[in-house]
Amino acid sequence: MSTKTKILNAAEVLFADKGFNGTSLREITSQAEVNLAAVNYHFGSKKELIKAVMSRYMNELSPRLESALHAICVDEVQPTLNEVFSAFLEPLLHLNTFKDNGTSTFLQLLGRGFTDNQGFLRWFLTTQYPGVFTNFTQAVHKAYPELTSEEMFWRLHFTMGTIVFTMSSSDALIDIAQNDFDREVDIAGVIKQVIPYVAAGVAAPIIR
Amino acid sequence: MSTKTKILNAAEVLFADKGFNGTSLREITSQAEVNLAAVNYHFGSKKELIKAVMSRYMNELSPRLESALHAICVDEVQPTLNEVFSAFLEPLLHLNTFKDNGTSTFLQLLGRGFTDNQGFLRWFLTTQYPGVFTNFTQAVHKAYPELTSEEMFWRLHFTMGTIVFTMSSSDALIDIAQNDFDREVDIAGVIKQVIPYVAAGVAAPIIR
DNA sequence: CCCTAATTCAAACACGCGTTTAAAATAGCC
DNA sequence: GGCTATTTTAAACGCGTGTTTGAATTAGGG
Repeated sequence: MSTKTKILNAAEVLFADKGFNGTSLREITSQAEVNLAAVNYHFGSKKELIKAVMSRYMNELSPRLESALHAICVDEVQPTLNEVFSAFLEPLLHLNTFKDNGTSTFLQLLGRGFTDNQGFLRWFLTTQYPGVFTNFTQAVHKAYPELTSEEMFWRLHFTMGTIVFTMSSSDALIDIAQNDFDREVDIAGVIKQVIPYVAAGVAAPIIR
Repeated sequence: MSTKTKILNAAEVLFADKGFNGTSLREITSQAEVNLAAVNYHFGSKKELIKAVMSRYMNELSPRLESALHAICVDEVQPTLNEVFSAFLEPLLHLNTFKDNGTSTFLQLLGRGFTDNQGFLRWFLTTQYPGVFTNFTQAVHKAYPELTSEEMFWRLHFTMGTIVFTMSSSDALIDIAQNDFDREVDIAGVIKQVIPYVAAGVAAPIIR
């Protein structure tokens, strides 16, 4: 395995677990068993490494996600919000075949990206992968055309918050749930629980 | 104003804005116009300062919140979930009379507390203020008794995520919303938008 | 007023951080 | 095999961090 790949693999796990600011290059390089200077040699800086970690996942996810959402948009029948959010399921779970725990790791990274670093990753993602956002917005609009764009703006951010926050602490939550309720819980189970929740939230009656 | 209070006032604003890890004691003390060593003299350590900042808000909030939720629990009629979540409104907005921008600051701090520091603040809050959680859980159970405790566990964490994530980036979101939709938005408006969302999410039909 | 306790202050400490350097090792091509 | 370009390595750099120190200053009660 190349040094670059070893660094990316070690970095994504540590970033997901402890955040971008909370993870040092020394932790990453010693976990990856490469020299400290290798990060700056191969990636230029820590910030560029963060982008590279996210891009590796986004490049795998975004085509599948865009096409799933696009399919809903061009379909003749009106979709339900449950169907719109369920469109995320296959692309997200596909990350598990791409990497062990890929789905969980990616969602945790996404959560970190929105809270760490005063949100520079939010900018990076929205500018580098705008297709995901526009297709998603269109699909939601098709499912629930009465929502004004402002109401949709807030509800989509509420939804993002639900997903991203839950996933950034999903390991701890899954641990608690397994102890308290004495049964196996995995990331796919959590996603399946969250879909009806966010779908109902977005579908909530409008108060004007 | 006492040195302790000057430190607390400066710290809460910086913590809310840049996170606990992202704020240095030197920033805090220069903002508060006190000596650097004053933090360790008055609070012992940075970690204790963080706890003190959170406690000042929680001591103001938790009695009002507990009694509002308790009132719902002892009332004879079954509450709606909207009523349960609306019980948060008055106690939260009361923080605005307690301090300028108190509501917004507190909710941002809460958001930081769950994502920074591998969640030691989550432990601090749940152990120091358990009454809020138990009363809340009881009120939700009364409004929606069909939910099993496991389903409730997840939906309450989804709700927490919605609130906490939205509020921890509420300043940025409010800026975007004001530009895009050309109208004034404040924290109370966001809270009123989020209540029907989370109420509908928790009330979502159960998939078994 | 004076003495003691509480507080403030400037300075330094030890440490971890991201980054840079320049030499050593390795790889790949002619 | 020899030469060049790429990669790896150990060491150091400069900086910012939380914390500690001990002296200077300020309050406050007898």
